[in-house]
Amino acid sequence: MKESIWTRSRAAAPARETLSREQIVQAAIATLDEEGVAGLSMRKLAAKLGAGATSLYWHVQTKDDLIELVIDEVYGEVDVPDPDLAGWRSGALLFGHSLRAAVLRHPWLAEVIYSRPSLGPNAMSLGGRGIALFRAAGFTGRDIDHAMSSVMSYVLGSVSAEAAVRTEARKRGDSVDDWAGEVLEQTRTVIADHPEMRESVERYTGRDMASIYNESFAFGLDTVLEGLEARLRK
Amino acid sequence: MKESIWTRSRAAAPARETLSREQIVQAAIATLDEEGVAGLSMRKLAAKLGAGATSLYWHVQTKDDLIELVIDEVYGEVDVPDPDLAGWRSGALLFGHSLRAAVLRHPWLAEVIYSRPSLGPNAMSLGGRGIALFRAAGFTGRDIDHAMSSVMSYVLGSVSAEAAVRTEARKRGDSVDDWAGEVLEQTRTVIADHPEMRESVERYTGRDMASIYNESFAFGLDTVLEGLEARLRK
DNA sequence: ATAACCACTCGCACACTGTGCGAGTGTGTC
DNA sequence: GACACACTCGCACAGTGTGCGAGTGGTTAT
Repeated sequence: MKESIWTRSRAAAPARETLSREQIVQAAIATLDEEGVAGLSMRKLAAKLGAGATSLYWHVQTKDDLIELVIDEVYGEVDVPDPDLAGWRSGALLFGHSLRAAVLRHPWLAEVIYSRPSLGPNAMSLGGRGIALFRAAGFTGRDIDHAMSSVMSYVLGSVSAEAAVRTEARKRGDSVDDWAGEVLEQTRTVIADHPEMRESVERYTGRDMASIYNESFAFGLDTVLEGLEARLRK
Repeated sequence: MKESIWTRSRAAAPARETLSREQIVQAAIATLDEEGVAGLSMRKLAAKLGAGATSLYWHVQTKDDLIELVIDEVYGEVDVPDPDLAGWRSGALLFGHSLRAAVLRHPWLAEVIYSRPSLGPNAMSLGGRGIALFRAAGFTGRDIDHAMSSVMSYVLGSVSAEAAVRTEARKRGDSVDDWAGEVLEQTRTVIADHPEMRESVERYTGRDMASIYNESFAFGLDTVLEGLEARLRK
C-alpha cells in the first residue's frame, strides 16, 4: 500500500540505530581537524563512533575511499558566486578567497588533495560553477577551462604551501611566528650560500606571518586575475 | 630549535665500504619512481641496498626525514636561469617549465611536497635564484617574494594536479587517455546535475590528454607572467 | 701489542596499521 | 515460523616505522 507521510518518515529512518556514511565522514573530518592525517586510523575512528573497527568497512570500501569522501565534503564548503551577481572578476576573487579559507580550516587537506584526482559531486559542482564564471567573463572554447584551472591551481598551490607550514609549526608545538623566526634564524647561518636571499630574510624577521600570507595570497590571486583580464582584452 | 637534517653536520670519512646518505636517497628516488609513495618502505629500501632495515637509521633520522631529503634532491633538478641571459620573463617561463618537467619525472612528488615545508639547500638555492629573477624584473621589497611565490604556487599547483591524474591512471593500469575517457563517460551520466560542464565534456572527449595538459599549463603560466608584467607597468 | 674509541650494522621486539573473512544479530516480509 | 537482508564485529594476517642494545671492523693512543 501507498505510505503516508507519517509512516514514510518512519520507514526512511534507520531501522535500528546504525552507522551511516555521512556520520563516518563527519567524524573523520573532526579527527583530521584535531590530529591531522597521521592521527586518523580506522580503529580510532571506529572507537570514536562507538563501533567495531571493521564495521566501517560496510559503509566505505577502503580508507582511501573515505579520504576521497572527506575531501569532497570540504569542497562543499567552497562558495562560487554566480557571475551575474557582481561580475566575473569579483566572483573569481571571492571564489579564490573562499577556497583558501576552506583549506585553512582543514589544513590536512594539503597532504591529501594531490594524492588523487577529485571527482566527487561537490568538486564537480564547484568546477561547473567556475566554468560558468569564466564563460561569463568572455572566454570561449578550451580557454574557459584553462582560465578556471589557472585560478584553481594558483589558489590550491599557494594555500597548500601555507597549510604545510601551519601544520609543521603545530606539530612542533610552535606558533607560526615562532617557527618562522627559527627558520629565518637558521637560514641566516647559511646565508652566505644564498646572498640573493639576504634582503628577503631581513624583510621577514619579526613580521606577523598571518598578514604576510594574506598579502602574498592577495598579490598572487590579483596577478592571475589581471593576467586573465589582459587575455580578454586581446 | 631541534636541529633539522640540514644543519646536522655529516663530516665523515668512509673507512670501509659503507652505506651513505646519498646512496640511500638515490635508491629511494628510484623506488619512488617505480612504485610510488605506497611502494616505499624502509625494509624494502634496505633490502634493495643489501642492508639490514635498521641500518638506514644511522644515516637518516626517520622516514620523514628521508622524504625531505628526497624532495630536496628533486629540487636540485630544476633550472632557474640567470636573469641577464634572456630577460626575466623568459627566464621565469623557463623556470616554470623546468619545474613542471622535474615533477612530471617524479610524479610521486605531488603526494609529498605539501606535507612539509621545503627548506633544504636545493630548495633554498632555487628560491634565491628565483628572487634574483624577479628583482631583475623590477619588483621591489616584498613584491619580489610575492612574485616568486605566485609563479611557484601556480606551477606546483598545476603540475601536482596533473601528476595526481597520471598516478591514478597508472595505478589503474590505464593510459591517461583511456582513464580520461572513462571519467568523461562517467561524468556524462551525471551531466544533468552540472549543465555548465556539458560543453567542456564534449570538448575533451577523445582528445590527447598530454597535449591538453601542455596547453593548459602554457596558458596558466603565461597568464601569471602577464599579470606580473601588468603590475610592473603600473 | 693492547686498549680504547668510533663509525657503522643489524636482529629482535613493540605497538600499530589497513583490511579479508566469516560468523553473528536484529528487523521486516512472506 | 522461515527466509532474506542490512548491518556489526572479533579474529587474524601481513605488513609498517623505529627504539634498543649487542656486535664488528678500522683507526688512533698508549
